[in-house]
Amino acid sequence: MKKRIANVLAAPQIGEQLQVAGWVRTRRDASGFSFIEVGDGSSLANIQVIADQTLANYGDEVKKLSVGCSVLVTGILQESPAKGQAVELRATEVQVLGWADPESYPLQKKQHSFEFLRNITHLRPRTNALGAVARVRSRLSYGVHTFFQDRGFIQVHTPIITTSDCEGAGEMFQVTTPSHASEVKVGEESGGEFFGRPAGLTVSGQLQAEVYAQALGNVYTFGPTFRAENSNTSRHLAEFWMVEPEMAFCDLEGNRHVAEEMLKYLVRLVLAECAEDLALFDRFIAKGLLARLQQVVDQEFAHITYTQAVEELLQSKQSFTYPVQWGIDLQSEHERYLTETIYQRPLIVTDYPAAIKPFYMRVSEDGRTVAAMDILVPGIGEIIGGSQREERYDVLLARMQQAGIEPSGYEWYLDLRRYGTVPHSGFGLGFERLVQFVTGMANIREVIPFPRTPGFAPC
RNA sequence: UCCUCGGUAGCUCAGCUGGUAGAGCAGGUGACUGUUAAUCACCCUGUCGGCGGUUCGAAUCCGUCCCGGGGAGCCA
Repeated sequence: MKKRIANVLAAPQIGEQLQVAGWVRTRRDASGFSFIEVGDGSSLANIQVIADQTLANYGDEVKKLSVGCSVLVTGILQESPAKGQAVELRATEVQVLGWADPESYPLQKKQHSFEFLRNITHLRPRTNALGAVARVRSRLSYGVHTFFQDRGFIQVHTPIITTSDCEGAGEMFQVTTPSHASEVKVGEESGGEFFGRPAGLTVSGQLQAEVYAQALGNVYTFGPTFRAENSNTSRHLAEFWMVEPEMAFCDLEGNRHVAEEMLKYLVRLVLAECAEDLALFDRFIAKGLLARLQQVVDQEFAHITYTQAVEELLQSKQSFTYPVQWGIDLQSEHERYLTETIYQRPLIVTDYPAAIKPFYMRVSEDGRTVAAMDILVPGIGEIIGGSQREERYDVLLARMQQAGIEPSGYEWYLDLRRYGTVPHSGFGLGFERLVQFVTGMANIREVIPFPRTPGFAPC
């Protein structure tokens, strides 16, 4: 019976005859037999196969197995007499499915730089670290759905191709066909476009999620998002995944609590279910990771307003490259100082100046701030950005005009305020930043299977 | 896009102020061994990122272009 290695190791049955299929991680020869470590991606741990010289293909094939070869092993599970593993598979048959020429196979039995691995995007999931990232990412993704589904949220598939720019969210990739290609920018009128008007890849599903929130109550969208920014950092991608809940009848306070609850839920989830992989990250990638994650689960997130943040930064007497003063947008150095030095835990900052935030955020009673929130975490900086949305038609229209946005392209959005408008809130979680936070991976290009950055999209 | 550091063997990197390229790992061969990134011995490996310049002589100095890392801006 063919089994996944994770299942075999989780509940070993001594004496069981079984089959495993996977890739050779290393081969060590002893006198009269060989040790072959086989991994199938189901877990970080591999299974040790004992291949005796009595196997029919021992000399011809088994002794020539090298890193990366694929094999189908049939054998009997037995207790291992040596340290390092509890059980091992004594092979009765080793079938080689695919060879991997050791002269040219790029992966070795050692740590490679992530920079090098990026150039072999198609082979890097076979490494311990990238395999672990993939498993954690998958578990987190599933967790996002269970978190919201368990709370009655309805998933909405917001469009990938859109004709409305979510203003302030960055540059859009243009979508067109060769015959329709033109110099026209998104938002301008055009006669011959495929969609009748210029279209682009979505930079956020928020505006469309708002549509469904104002019909179904609590909704969320979780999908790919695209930004045509020429930004080259360890925290940005041209294509990334975003989790965006949108909640009707919900103010900033409620929004904040859902966001904190969600982050804690997801961290708790991987601590419980990805322990083996997280232990690898804790040991080799980011020392102290497990303790840090446990703290996130145990502690209340700190919460201050933007105005308080500015005061704290001024009182810190710290010298910053960008001087602090009420009205400025908080810079990376400020955010990091707040969350890493002053609070040393996740920090929620709310009530930012209206002038530096997008038109859809709700203007507060003081008239100069909006009901916005950012969640900052140590090591990453901003991981969540959200707000209560402006539900008052007149105020929204005024804010659009102030921002220089032509309301005619947003009639559908304004309609939501004309007909049965309700207070509502939502936020966006950069999924890759969450994976970074949880795994401790320093570069965002390592936490998405196929990273897209300016000048880089190999397959 | 800006700042900064870098590009030398398949990988990781050394090569001081210019004198004609090296170590570990990987790979190959052999030995040894219930091994754990096994160990030991021997062997193989290079347009020193591209182009141009200075010089008797450039991996090394100068110019320029390309590519990458880190940081910044923007954001998630």
